Amino acid sequence: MKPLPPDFYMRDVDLVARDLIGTTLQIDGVGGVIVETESYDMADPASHSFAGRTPRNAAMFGPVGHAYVYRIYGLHHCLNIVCGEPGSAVLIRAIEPLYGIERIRARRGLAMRERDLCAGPGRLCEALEIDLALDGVSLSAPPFEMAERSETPPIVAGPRIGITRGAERMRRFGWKGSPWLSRPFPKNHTAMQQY
DNA sequence: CGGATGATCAACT
DNA sequence: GTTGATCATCCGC
Repeated sequence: MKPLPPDFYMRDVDLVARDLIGTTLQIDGVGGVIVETESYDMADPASHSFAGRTPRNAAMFGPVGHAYVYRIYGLHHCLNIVCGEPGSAVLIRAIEPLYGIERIRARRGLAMRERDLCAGPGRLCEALEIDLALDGVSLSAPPFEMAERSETPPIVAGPRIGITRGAERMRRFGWKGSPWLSRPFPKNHTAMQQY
């Protein structure tokens, strides 16, 4: 698998979020293909960076291509990848688990349904053992590894999930028809043709 | 099936 | 003191 070029994230955050669908994310050999993302930036009321730089969101204003990891609801973690525009990042919401399934199962539960192992930002972080220790860490070097697509997926866009303030902008992206999504996309989604 | 609920904490006001 | 870019479980259809 070919590693993602360093300038991959140095673009408009919506484009990066779209183009991350189909790429492979691994940590210490555990991971799979990204099938769902969301984009955030400073102009977005739903974004942690909306009110400017703070101790928590500092990574969103740090090096491009590094991780922004935060704790949510006191129980879970969420993984973002920082993009070119300061205060912008892509939330990784779901992957198709392909590598290190045994370790994923050990962390997520032996009886966990296959499709629920990494379907959601919190579940994904538990499966890949991502926590605050990885906040600010580069995605382009161990323990992380990002790889290019092996095929061009059909991509859909829709409104984001779980936000209270943000408008219903189409900033959630997913692999059309994938069984590994955290939730299906609305019926009247916008089909995105590309390439 | 779908909706409601409690868990639990770092950051923010 | 309040608030989540969530999840697993419980309850009623």
